[in-house]
Amino acid sequence: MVHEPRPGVFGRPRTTTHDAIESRALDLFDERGFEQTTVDDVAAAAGISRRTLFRYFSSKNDIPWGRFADGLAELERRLEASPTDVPLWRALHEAILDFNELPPGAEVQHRRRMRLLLETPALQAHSALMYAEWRGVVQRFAARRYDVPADHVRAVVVGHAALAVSLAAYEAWLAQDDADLVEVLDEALAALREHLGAV
Amino acid sequence: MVHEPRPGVFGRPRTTTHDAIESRALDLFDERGFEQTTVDDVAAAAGISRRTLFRYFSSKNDIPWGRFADGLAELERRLEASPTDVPLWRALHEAILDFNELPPGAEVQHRRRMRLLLETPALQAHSALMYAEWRGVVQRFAARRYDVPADHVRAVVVGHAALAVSLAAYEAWLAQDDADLVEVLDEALAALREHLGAV
DNA sequence: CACATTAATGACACCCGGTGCCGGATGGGA
DNA sequence: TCCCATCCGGCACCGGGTGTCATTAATGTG
Repeated sequence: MVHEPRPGVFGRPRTTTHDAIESRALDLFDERGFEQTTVDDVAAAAGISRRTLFRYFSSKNDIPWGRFADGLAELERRLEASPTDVPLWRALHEAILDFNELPPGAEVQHRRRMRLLLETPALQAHSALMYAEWRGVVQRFAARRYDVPADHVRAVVVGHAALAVSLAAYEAWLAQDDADLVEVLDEALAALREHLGAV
Repeated sequence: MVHEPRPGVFGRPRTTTHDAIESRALDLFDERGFEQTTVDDVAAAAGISRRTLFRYFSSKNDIPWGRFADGLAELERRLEASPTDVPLWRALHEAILDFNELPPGAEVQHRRRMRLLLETPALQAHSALMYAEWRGVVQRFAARRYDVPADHVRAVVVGHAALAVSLAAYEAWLAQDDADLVEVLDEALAALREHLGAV
């Protein structure tokens, strides 16, 4: 979305980056909790002014979401490239598994972030807006495959259901320390199919 | 949740009610939009002080949700009384249909409210917290029927999926003026079952 | 080197949602 | 009449977020 380096040859150079701010912020959120950390605290820790922080992140709630928007674009590309000879639900599931794949060392960090996002009320609320964009991607994909308008119930419900599986899996993954995210995603989808009589 | 009359025989009598405030507020939200209406505006229109308004509603976002919490308790009772000889998904769907049944005259009002809730970003976000409680009810019901712990993936995914169907249905219902909510709910569930291969 | 240009920063004032606190208003009961 | 319970309004205050503007730090040009 926002391209970081942007070799802005002109003008005063940036004194910080999204990543630097995010990193300091997550440390503070971890130490004191999200609500107990003020934006001024984060700004001070990052060595910038409060006003500048809001030029990098449009709200305090946006900070923990990091590069989520970039991930969305990737999911969209991945879906466009998915095979057309397998059932929609399976193609979708494969893409979502890829989407949730993470580099080996990143698991601990990802757990911290997701725990924060899923267990902080203010962030749970804000997350709904992020999920809406995620659903939008899935929904448009389903609409193309079903050859219906993007706002047709059949497409909309697929978006919501895919999110349902992912969120259920994340909750289970967080609840159990040794759980594997991919396995839990598989399990959640299987449970849903069984629930609805698809066996 | 909060019982309105509560024959508070003692003390100064209340000068307003939840319903009165809500009614004035929804009018203003309709006229100027949610974001453009300040809490002071609502308080003034309701003839009370800002401070008092916050004693009736814990946040501006809570106002449009009205008696949702009461509805939850009813859903829970309805689920407990549901027959055990039909598949879980069908029992659940029937209960949800009942939950969304409304008195004949209330349709227009309900549409206004739901449009506000689903199309205002600030309220979309806040809604996630309400949905979480709704899912909790469904989830506990599924856990009992499946005889698994309440936080087991199988139960969690059922809660999320039921919400998925309801939300997809509401979106479609709002998008089409002459749509019938019950029909759309049926259609959304059928679409999801078909999507997942249950035919 | 002086100077325009560009882009980012920081400080300030301000708005709004929300909370803690307290004094005062309004009723019923002894 | 006095007491008590309950609700109300006002005020000060906090934290998130925005609009504005002067300032700073770089590049490019004469």
